[in-house]
Amino acid sequence: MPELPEVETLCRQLKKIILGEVIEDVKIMDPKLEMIHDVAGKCITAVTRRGKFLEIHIDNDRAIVLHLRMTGRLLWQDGRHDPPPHTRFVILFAKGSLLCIDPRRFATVRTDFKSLPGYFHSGVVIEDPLCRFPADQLEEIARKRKLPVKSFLMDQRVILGVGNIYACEILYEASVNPWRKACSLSICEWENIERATATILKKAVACRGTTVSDWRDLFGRNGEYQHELNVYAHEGDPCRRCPGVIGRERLSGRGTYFCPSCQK
DNA sequence: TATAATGTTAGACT
DNA sequence: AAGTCTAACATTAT
Repeated sequence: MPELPEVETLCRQLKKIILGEVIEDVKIMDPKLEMIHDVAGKCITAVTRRGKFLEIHIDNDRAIVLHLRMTGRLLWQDGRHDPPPHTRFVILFAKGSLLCIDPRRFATVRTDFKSLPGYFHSGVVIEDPLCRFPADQLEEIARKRKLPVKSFLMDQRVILGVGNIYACEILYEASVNPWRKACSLSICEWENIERATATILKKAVACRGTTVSDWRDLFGRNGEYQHELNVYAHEGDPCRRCPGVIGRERLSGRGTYFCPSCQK
């Protein structure tokens, strides 16, 4: 479910609530996730994000690091309530509880996060796409990659945090067809992609993410960026800038929305 | 009942 | 050897 803007939303909301608070206890309901060790009594020293990973720091060199994958959610509850269905673990504080809810059970958590799958990718090109970056860095790496540009953008060793929804939106904004080989784009096209990436991700953060089905923020509220989507979940709608119609096709297993007439 | 879902990876294939 | 593709993970909703 969550891509960079959704995880950033949780990060910002969580920071305001749990920074400086002490963990009273942790309850783990899913035996798959028994990877949180020795955190009771620890104080939260920072909450940060790296790509789609959320990092809850508990010591100078320790953190609870989680990845929500497809359907993971975090929910803050004041006081004590019954956990909703599919609650996988709960972190208890004096003033409330932080719940992780995940129907599909793909989410992963670790305190010894060096063993967390995907966490230490080597050779990440763009660490933080919320900041502007030189497009020629992308062009240089892409020059030797023959895979579709959409797969390239979603590769977590290239730009940290871009997933399926925002990759579709970025390529529409930049008027680039998702099936184009990464090595075939001009520097001008990479500049357009770079600009679209920063604009779209920043706006999506300001909107607290995109709710098309599962996504809810820390307080259970919908995001607002779904009202700004141009192509994702818009199959059959008229294109907003040409006479074309938005189509949906499968690209390496993922639903890919695009305008076949103006994305060249 | 069949299909698709906002992510990632191990292993197969080229 | 390195780059790319596919199935699998587990479950719900349409």
